[in-house]
Amino acid sequence: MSNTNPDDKQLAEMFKALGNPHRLLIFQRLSNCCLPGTRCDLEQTMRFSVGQLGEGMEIAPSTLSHHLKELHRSGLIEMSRQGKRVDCWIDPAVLNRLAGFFYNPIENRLRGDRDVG
Amino acid sequence: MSNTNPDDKQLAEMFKALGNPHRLLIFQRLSNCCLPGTRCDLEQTMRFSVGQLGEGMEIAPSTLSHHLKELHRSGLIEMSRQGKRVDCWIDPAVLNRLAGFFYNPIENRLRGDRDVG
DNA sequence: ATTAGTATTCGACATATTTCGAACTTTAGA
DNA sequence: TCTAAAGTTCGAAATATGTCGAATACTAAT
Repeated sequence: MSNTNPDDKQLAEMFKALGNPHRLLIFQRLSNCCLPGTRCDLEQTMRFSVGQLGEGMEIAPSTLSHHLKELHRSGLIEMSRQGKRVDCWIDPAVLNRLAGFFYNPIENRLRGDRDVG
Repeated sequence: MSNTNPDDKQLAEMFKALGNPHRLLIFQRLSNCCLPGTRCDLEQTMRFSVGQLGEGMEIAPSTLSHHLKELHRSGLIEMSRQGKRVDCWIDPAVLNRLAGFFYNPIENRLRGDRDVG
């Protein structure tokens, strides 16, 4: 498109990445701490290895790898080899950026009144 | 997938809808008020007709219609015929829900310290 | 009733996405 | 060095998506 700046382009890429149920689940695993069964450490972002992220999802390793690549390419997650494994995590700035997209400060006075489940 | 609840399913649908640059632009037009050239009314959500939303985007009417249908099916926008036109708008609750998804209250103490562009 | 404006539906086509298995790479340990 | 563990890359197949034009539907005005 002509009227799409690079910023919006990346945003669309991120949303596209989150638009797949498998990838959304992966993203949630990385962003939600303090859930049953997980340890929550406020001093550190949540890190999971590729293998851990795929647990319970019945997809082939190659498919999992593909999805993580998409998440990374869109800018949603970071990855780095740690010995035999590859660790994944979310840069908190990404969460802020995305939350900010939906949080319209102008409309907020109105929206504050209505509760949302 | 087995471990995807209906809530997450709809969330994924919404993100998928926003993952297309044309649809993202439409969504932004509906969610951003107080931009140059627009009137901002805090007492009312922004409404645009289908035709207005398509202005400047070089896509066929049928394509525009298709995109709006996707946005509506995913739950992102509301639509209602108003005479000859069809008006579109965003339920503010939707914005809250989506912002809330990225806004992890537990991690917020941390994230609050780092500024994000 | 006809017409013009606004938007949707349908069918078709090109492209993109999801997924897998097989083969490969990288690392740690025996 | 050989092996096992953990991921990735590649190629192929099935499915989904984005796009258009032509035909259709709905509304307001003549």
